[in-house]
Amino acid sequence: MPTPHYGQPRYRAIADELRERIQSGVIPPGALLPTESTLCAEFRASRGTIRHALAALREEGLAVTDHGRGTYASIHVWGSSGQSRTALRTVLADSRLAALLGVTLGEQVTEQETAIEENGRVSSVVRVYRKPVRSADKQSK
Amino acid sequence: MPTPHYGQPRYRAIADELRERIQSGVIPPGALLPTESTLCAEFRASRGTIRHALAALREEGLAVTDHGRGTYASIHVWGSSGQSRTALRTVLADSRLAALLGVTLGEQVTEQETAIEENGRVSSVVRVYRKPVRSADKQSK
DNA sequence: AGAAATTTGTCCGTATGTATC
DNA sequence: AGATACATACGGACAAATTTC
Repeated sequence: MPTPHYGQPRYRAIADELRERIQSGVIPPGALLPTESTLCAEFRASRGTIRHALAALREEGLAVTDHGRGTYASIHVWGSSGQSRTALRTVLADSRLAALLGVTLGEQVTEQETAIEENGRVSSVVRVYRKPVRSADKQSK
Repeated sequence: MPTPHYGQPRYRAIADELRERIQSGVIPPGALLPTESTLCAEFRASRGTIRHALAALREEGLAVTDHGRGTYASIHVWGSSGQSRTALRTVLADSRLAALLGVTLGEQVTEQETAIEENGRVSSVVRVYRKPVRSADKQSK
């Protein structure tokens, strides 16, 4: 059923949600957002509406889209003159990371740490762990 | 010429046709479906529409797609409460397999064996042979 | 081993028709 | 009537995985 728009339009609500994910680090800087069709499924919205939301994020500078590749979260600077420091390093997986990421204990994983600043003070630190890419993963390849 | 959708959408009609071919055995389990562009030509539909149809089949579990390779017809489980066990192993190609698969005699091929159960009894066994794909399979997601 | 061709994945822009505020 | 949104469909382009030469 076509969803009417009470108050706020859908595309704006979706943009708000995605903005929140980017700024909170749920979608870390440099990471790919879900594909358009995935977002269609998640938000149960049509492609036009999704694209409308993504366009809004691009205008804000929060996202960059590469033709044929996808939409990335950009490294965004929060606050007025707020700087965000991000560090990328390799750490050894603890037991929890190992279980969640599906690696063995002590295996190397990449840690991307982002310090989020608001009003000149670091309000939060986000650490994102992933299996190392570009070298040797791909589970079944 | 954007085709309006009076009545049934085209992607669904195409999915119906392909489903019929898989379930009837015209496209046997494990075989590759025609490529997307071939299907475009056959149904005179755009690639997006073809992919829409294929996505529907994937959701039904009737097809599995590999990036850069193609879309396979899955082992179909007949019956409503049919259970199936599948085993994957590597065997040596006999002369018939060699000729059909285009490998040399005695070359390794993967054999996917599925035992289809109905009412607690194995009603049939399906064996699917393919050229090895590099290692084990994957098909998560 | 490397280049080219295939094939799928994703995005772009546009278009038509329908439905609901 | 206009804005919003949905579902569908087209054709084109670039990206990435696989296969072939």
